[in-house]
Amino acid sequence: MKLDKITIESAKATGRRYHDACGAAHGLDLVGERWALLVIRELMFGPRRFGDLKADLCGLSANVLTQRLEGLEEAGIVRKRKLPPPASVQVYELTDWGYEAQPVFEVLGRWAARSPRHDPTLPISAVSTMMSLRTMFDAEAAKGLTARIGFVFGDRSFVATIANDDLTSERAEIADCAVVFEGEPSAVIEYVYGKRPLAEMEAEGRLTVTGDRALAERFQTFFGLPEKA
Amino acid sequence: MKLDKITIESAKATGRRYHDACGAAHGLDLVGERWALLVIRELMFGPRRFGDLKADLCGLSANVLTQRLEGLEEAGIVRKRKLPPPASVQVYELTDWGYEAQPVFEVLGRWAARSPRHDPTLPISAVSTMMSLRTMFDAEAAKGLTARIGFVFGDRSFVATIANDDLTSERAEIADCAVVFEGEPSAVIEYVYGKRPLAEMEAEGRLTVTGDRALAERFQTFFGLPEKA
DNA sequence: CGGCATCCGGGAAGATACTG
DNA sequence: CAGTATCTTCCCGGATGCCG
Repeated sequence: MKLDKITIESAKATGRRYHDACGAAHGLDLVGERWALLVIRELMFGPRRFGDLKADLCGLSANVLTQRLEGLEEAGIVRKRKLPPPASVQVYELTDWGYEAQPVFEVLGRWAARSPRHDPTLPISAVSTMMSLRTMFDAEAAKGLTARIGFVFGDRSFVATIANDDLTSERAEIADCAVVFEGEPSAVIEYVYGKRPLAEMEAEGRLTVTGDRALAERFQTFFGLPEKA
Repeated sequence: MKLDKITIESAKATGRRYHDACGAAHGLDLVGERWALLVIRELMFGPRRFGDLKADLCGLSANVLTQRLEGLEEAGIVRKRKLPPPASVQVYELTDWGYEAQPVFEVLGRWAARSPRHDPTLPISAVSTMMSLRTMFDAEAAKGLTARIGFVFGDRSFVATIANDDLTSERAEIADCAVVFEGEPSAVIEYVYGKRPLAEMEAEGRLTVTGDRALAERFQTFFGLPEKA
């Protein structure tokens, strides 16, 4: 009925951007809308389906997710792809440039972790958990160590590789891991950053550990939250 | 008529935050609101007055600036301070932790500069310009060089110091500088990134150079925008 | 003029329901 | 499961006006 399409188009054209040559300002033009950066976060470990994204981004409604994916695709950060048969399922994945946003999460996360208000006991997704390990890894504490460490969160698994005084991680099947942790993402967070005794968390049934127990016990010493500002 | 003040209060209490333990998500809780990060950017080189902030953040209205400053102050990022007499003027400045947000700008800026849509010809503030030099400095290109380089933008001046294969910069009076550039921030951007001949920009009256001319000519080789994704 | 409160219009975000 | 349609709420941005 109402032919307001013109105003909609013009609004999209001008699109509430910062008219600013500053790189950071343009970054906000790209990923500054609400939820946009967290959508990217959830894609940082590989392609995901619409429903998976929605499930892990608690509070994000379907229509907004649709808008963000459209916007990010238009910006060249996200790509829509159809998995080959027999899966034949639609997934969203980051472009190469999209994956290069990784340092943004590390730097922003490290800075924000010093916030007096930061509450590590809030819910956390599997991806965030793995990303947090990347961010907070203390090379000094694990100096010289080489090991693959597995994480099983329900039906998804990840492998962190410590080598050359560095930690890398990826979505992967558990294989050749010295230790495997299984449980909720929040349990790993609680163990690693809350410095809870491993036996205690196992007794509560929140975490299951298989493999090199000594390494599992040592694992939590490789990470530390920065002190509050 | 409608006494909806209660809902307003509760809205401020819950305040559209991501309920997420992820550091990056908390970062967005802190500085994810529109303009917040750019307000911080304008404070990265030292205290500023309300009107100065408003002037350099084109498109930001006074009421929103007030809201952002309040929010950032409450979050412990910004501090309100009264300059001692005879100035007796109110300024806003970053807390120590606020200044630690510097890497966020560098990383976000470096990433966003690769955006196909990034347009370096848009208007740019003095602070953004100096921050951009910090971000895009190529240590290899200036290897071994030691020099102080001055910038005069109207009534504000900055000094960049190149030493130990690193570039630092600060708001400061021009002193002991090998070269001084004077003009609009956009002129410096155009010279440095647009790789325009210095003589050409001087002829147009957009840039004035005093001091070591050879160094001034070489200066633009110390910086480069990354290639587009 | 600097700083802040208030009112208003438009548009983005959020919740829910609905469709293929 | 993967979105779309609709409605409401609230934030953003602009204008105005008050006060020191």
